Amino acid sequence: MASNLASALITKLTASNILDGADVQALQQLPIKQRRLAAQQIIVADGSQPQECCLLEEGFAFRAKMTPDGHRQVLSLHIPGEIPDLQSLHLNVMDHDLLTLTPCSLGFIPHAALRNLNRQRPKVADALWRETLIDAAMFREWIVNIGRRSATERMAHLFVEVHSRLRAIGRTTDGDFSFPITQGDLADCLGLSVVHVNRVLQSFRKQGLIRAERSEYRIVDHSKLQEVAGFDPTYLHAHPGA
Amino acid sequence: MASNLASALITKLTASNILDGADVQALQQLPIKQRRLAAQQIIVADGSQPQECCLLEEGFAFRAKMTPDGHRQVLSLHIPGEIPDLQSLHLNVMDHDLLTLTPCSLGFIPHAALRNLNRQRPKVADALWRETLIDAAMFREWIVNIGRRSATERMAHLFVEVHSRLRAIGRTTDGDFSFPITQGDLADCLGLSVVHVNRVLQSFRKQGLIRAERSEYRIVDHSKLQEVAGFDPTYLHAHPGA
DNA sequence: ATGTAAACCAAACAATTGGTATGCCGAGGC
DNA sequence: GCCTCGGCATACCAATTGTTTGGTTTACAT
Repeated sequence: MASNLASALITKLTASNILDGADVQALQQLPIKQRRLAAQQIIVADGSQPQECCLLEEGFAFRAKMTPDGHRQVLSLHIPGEIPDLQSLHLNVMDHDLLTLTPCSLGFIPHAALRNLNRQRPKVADALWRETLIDAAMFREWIVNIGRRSATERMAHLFVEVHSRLRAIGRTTDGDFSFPITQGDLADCLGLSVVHVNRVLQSFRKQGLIRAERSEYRIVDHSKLQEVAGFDPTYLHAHPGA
Repeated sequence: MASNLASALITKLTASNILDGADVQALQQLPIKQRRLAAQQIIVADGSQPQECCLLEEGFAFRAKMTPDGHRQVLSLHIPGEIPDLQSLHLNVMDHDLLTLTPCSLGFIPHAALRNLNRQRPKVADALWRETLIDAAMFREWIVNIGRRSATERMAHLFVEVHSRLRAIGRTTDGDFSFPITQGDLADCLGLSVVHVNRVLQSFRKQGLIRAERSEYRIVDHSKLQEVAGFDPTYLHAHPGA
């Protein structure tokens, strides 16, 4: 079981980093404890001081932060292969929550093991550092999305981003992918109200851009959606060199 | 001259990281080229592939990103002691611009020197990694600010954050600090229009929260502003341990 | 089968925020 | 000295988005 978990991580890291055999071997020997969680459960809570990092093997997760007056803002969405709280390795206190969006299979890796690995295998350390930097790049785009795009553009951008990331890990079938999220959670992603999310979704459907049954969304007209979004994938830093 | 530059960096890193004498010494020996730039100049351009990192010695800088339709969103503000493009060490292509806000004195450190340093002094590497993680934490708060706070709250939050960060490096005198920024740039920080920024500023002045002459802002009623902002400094991760 | 809760949909209305136009003032160039 | 330009202020109007409310469907438990 731990080997499945490790391989998700290795796939992820080798996709956008250059690692050698010894690096991969070291990754395979990481002690990973598996745990399953239902949807909408807290994985790591704001204010806590985690001693391990969480590897997402299966399912969707997200990070979110509450304002003092009780509003929620989603900060990022996470898909299989990612380590959504890698920052806790060097930032002792969580400044936000990490939650499951759907039922998830998770792997937990002790900080001590990761720190040791980083000392032994500098290239792995660099790869992990790089992952946190890509994380930050995605935050930057998220800022632009909320700050300077209209509700329509915002939503289009979110769909295109998720599709693009899922495709990179082979979880799409042609233009189609499944993305199970509630309209309320979408609103918290986009800094909008639920009603307005609904409005925009209706208009997308009328224009034949997406299909949606219950909380499963599918892109129909991908190129059009991409155009609406003004999507430029540079910020995903999908490719290692150059 | 280079020693002044290095000391700004050392002050910054030792403030929130535990480094020993050899680490500090290694930092002091970094080759740093100084350069001065006028206000509103591009330091590192979107799309470029920098071979050095930029240390801000004096002045204000900011990072910004354009949307395809020409709108600008500011992603972060930077104050002396910070390395605003440290991410370029592992992310080869810039996904945004780095610019001077005011006239700046900058130090440039070759990537090669930093990479070498990271291999020799793992604790320095961790400290630098940590800086990029704090960066990301600030992006997260920026997202919350734009996504879930009203224009008034947003602006209050920005002022309180900048004040708090300037105080940490000893650049405030009691409640007072100077923050030279144009209303247009403020708008790009907050995801608002210039007119609305002006409205909010007027109301802040009427309420005696801030003073502003030309593009120099000063906080008058700090505690009130902090309350309006709903400010919680956790995300700044100002303290090393725990 | 029935009840309940959550998600979704829809309409009317309200509020915040954006756009455009205009005038003023101070800084700097000639 | 004068001109131009950028930044600031203000007014008016428009548009986007939020709020409130209520109704419908779906899922699931009893």
